[in-house]
Amino acid sequence: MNVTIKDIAKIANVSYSTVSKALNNSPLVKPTTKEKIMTIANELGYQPNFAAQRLVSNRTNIIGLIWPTIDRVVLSTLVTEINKKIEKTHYSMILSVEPIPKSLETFKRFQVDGIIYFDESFENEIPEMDLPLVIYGVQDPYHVHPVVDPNHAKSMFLAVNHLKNLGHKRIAYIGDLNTEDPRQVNKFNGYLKAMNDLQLPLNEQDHIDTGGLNWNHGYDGVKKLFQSNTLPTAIISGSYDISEGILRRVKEEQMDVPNDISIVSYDNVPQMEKMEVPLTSVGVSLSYLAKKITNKIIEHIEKPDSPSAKENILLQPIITERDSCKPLNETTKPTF
Amino acid sequence: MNVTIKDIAKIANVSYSTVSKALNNSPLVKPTTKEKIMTIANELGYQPNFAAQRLVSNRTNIIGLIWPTIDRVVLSTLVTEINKKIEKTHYSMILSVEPIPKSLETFKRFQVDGIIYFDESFENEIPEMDLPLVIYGVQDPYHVHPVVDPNHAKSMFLAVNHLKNLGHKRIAYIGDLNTEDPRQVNKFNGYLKAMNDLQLPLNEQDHIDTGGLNWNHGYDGVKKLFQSNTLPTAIISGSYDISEGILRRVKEEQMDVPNDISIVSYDNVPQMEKMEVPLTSVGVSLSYLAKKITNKIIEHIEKPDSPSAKENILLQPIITERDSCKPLNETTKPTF
DNA sequence: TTGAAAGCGCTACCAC
DNA sequence: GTGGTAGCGCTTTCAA
Repeated sequence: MNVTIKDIAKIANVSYSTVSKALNNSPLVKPTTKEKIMTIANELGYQPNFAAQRLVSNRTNIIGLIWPTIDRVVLSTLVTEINKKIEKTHYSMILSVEPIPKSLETFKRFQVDGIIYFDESFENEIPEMDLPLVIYGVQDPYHVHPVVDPNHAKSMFLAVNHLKNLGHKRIAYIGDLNTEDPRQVNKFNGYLKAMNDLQLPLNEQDHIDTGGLNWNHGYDGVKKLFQSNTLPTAIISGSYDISEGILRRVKEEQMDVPNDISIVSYDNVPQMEKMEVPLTSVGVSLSYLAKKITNKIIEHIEKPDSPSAKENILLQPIITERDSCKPLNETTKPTF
Repeated sequence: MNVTIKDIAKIANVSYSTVSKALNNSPLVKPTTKEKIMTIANELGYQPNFAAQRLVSNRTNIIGLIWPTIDRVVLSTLVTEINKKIEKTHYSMILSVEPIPKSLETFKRFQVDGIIYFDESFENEIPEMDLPLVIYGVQDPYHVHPVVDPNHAKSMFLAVNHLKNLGHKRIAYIGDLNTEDPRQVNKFNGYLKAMNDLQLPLNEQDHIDTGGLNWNHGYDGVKKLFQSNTLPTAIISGSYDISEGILRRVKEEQMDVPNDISIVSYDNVPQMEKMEVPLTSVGVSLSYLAKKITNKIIEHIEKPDSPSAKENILLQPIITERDSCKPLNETTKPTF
């Protein structure tokens, strides 16, 4: 049988309610008794009964995260990062890999205190609920839950601006231009707007629709791009995986990054460092993103009536410079 | 406030213990009352309080799965599959993305009934515990917990045998020959043994160590393989991701699958169907594997004293034929 | 500063 | 068949 507070009480020769208080670090208990109780609890290897705590407090201290169906490096890294942040609080995190409605049901059953949901499309509008819920995705007037938005447009501005400062003018975009996914739409529109705002030329043939987000889509994207007679001097890539393919294909085309062509990738993840050519990337730092998401859901749980609890958050992306960009000088011309 | 059995009891005009029995489908309740109670419960949207159930029954009906840190399509598909199986029982599944010791701790806190652990290396030997635990990995005398083993050697035999029956003699192996990972070792040794048993010639230069399990490792593996003067007529690939790279590179070498070269891949996953060339693959069917793992852990939980509960299971892999293999006839010679 | 006791929602046992 | 009730382990008043 497991150790309970009653066992501890018996040994410490106090009532079990005192033990409970001591264990919860209540100021109502004399420091000496508190210490005595703590010691005994440790010796006995006491572990509080979670179910009992939940039953009486009506709170679980669990945050549920609905795991996106798609497996992509960036997301799994983000989940790990969020988990780290949550561990630092008094909450725990559990994952559900079921589809949204099922996940919601499971989490209700578990009586989680709050839910984090990675929104990957407009398809699954989540109805208003009694449970605090935070969406990681794109802001949208239809969402009834607060959204943490990575601000794709701003990221793209940073990317374009960085390249412009290096002297680049023809900057291509390779990404999934599929209009179903608001994140992809935002990235591309952000790129277009930045190019426009910064008065850079827009060329139809420099906008490559990969039709997907995997490495092979990036690979094929470069092929398509390189069919032009003249080449851009820089590429902005829509995602980590796409960049993998871009890098691979560019190399096969006997071109060097960054000497022949500069690349900035979306998805500011540490993995960029380990690529064949460490890529300069834009996006919200994963750690910052994880922190914001975590704070948001906890605020939502603990201060549901605070006005800011329901506000959306538009994050501040940053650019992380690595080895994939080079100033454009007149002597460096792309080869064919 | 949530609906409790007391609320239902009041409306149904019975005692709340009767309600409890009815809700648990006890034969001790008259069908008519049972039905009445059920109806009321539904109308009120009654949801049993999980914590209370757990508290009194001392069981959680939760199975914890320690999610491997590495993100690979096959594993995430397997997790999804296991989840499906578990959903069909009265258990639920939660995932932990923390490192082993932390995960174990979390799961103990949750008082899960059992744990599934994906073993990816020999590094983390799990100590004997009070909790039922099942390992998915390679059998090994050091494991103190039952293991579900996909039987890599048998898979490789199926692959080699299939190719032999099609007339192939020179069959290359591209995979991670890293000796740290018992699964990779088993695959390669299985291949060697099968080649030997089936009296096929073994060529050093046909054994490609990719040094990793990602697509690019397969890609580079083919490059290395094709440096030989003469080429094999078939390739066995060590994993799904490796196959992606193999396919890509083979195509770039202007060779056609299966006309110029046949491929059999390890990892019998549905995704093989959707590849550029649907790959014939060997391995345990994911659904079967998921079922076995699920059954094993549940058996372990519910009949801990049954002699079979602690037995390892060596699974039966199968070959799934798709479009990547062709009989070898004398006129078809690999090009250079 | 400590203890007694109520009660969270439920299951299981025993009595009727 | 049904109802009464103890008790799972804990937190939280309230009283001492």
